[in-house]
Amino acid sequence: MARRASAATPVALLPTDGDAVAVVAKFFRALGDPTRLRLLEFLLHEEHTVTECVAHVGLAQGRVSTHLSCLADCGYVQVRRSGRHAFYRVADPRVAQLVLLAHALAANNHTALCACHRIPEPEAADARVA
Amino acid sequence: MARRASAATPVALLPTDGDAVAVVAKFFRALGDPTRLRLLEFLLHEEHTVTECVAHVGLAQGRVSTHLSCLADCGYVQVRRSGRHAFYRVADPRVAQLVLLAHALAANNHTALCACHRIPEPEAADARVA
DNA sequence: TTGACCTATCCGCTTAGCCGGATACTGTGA
DNA sequence: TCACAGTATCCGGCTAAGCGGATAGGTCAA
Repeated sequence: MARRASAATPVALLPTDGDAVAVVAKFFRALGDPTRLRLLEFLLHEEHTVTECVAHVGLAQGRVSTHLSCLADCGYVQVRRSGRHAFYRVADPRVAQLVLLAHALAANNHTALCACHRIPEPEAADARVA
Repeated sequence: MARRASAATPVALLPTDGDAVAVVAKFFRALGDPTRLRLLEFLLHEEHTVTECVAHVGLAQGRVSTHLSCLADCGYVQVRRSGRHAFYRVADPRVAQLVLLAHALAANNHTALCACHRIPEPEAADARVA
């Protein structure tokens, strides 16, 4: 390890290199779910209640609540509680930057079929017998 | 599935917002696996063969090869073939930018426990009976 | 030509993690 | 106080996706 030492990363506050990879992977995974990503983008511009988020993504309320809690745990969004309402919004402007960057990269490779049908390769003929 | 029909779009800017979310989520998911992220960071600085990557991550050769193919499909890395060797490396400088940004955000929330133990809540004491 | 090496793909197996529905908890208004 | 709205958590079920091992295909050296 320790090859990162000379990388001149301005950011390097990472405790242990190996650990950081695991943590960052979890961060990416949090955005790897379409529902959570949709919620995050919904909360980029302004704060919304859980109910509003439920209406936006069209899933069960409990599920949406859990997704929002997950995003909050990861530090992507912030919660503000007022009465029986919970208002979620994106806390850090770098989140928007991250999402925009990913959009740009994804747009470039949109034709390239993108992700991981290589990994499981389930379809191709889909003889789903059910 | 069948929304692949939009593949004829100029690709530059997000075709449909809903579709873009799914694509971007897949992109994030590709980086959401610790093994792939470790490989990607390994390939940020210089190109490496599959065998070198296998040594780096310590997993089965076939698995590593598949992960690399996945990263290549997603456009994160580029392949250069020479003889019986395949050299992988990061193609787009924005990839490094994306990873650095995520590291910075993850470092900030590193203490916040991060990802999704809210979602499945598996561990806590690891009473894996095997 | 033959054998060793490198890489890619296929095959079950196993786990992570998303989903809906039910339910508990809390705060507000009547 | 009661009824209800808003939110969070729990539960069983199901699919996605990672893993190792086996194997196939192609390339170089002797």
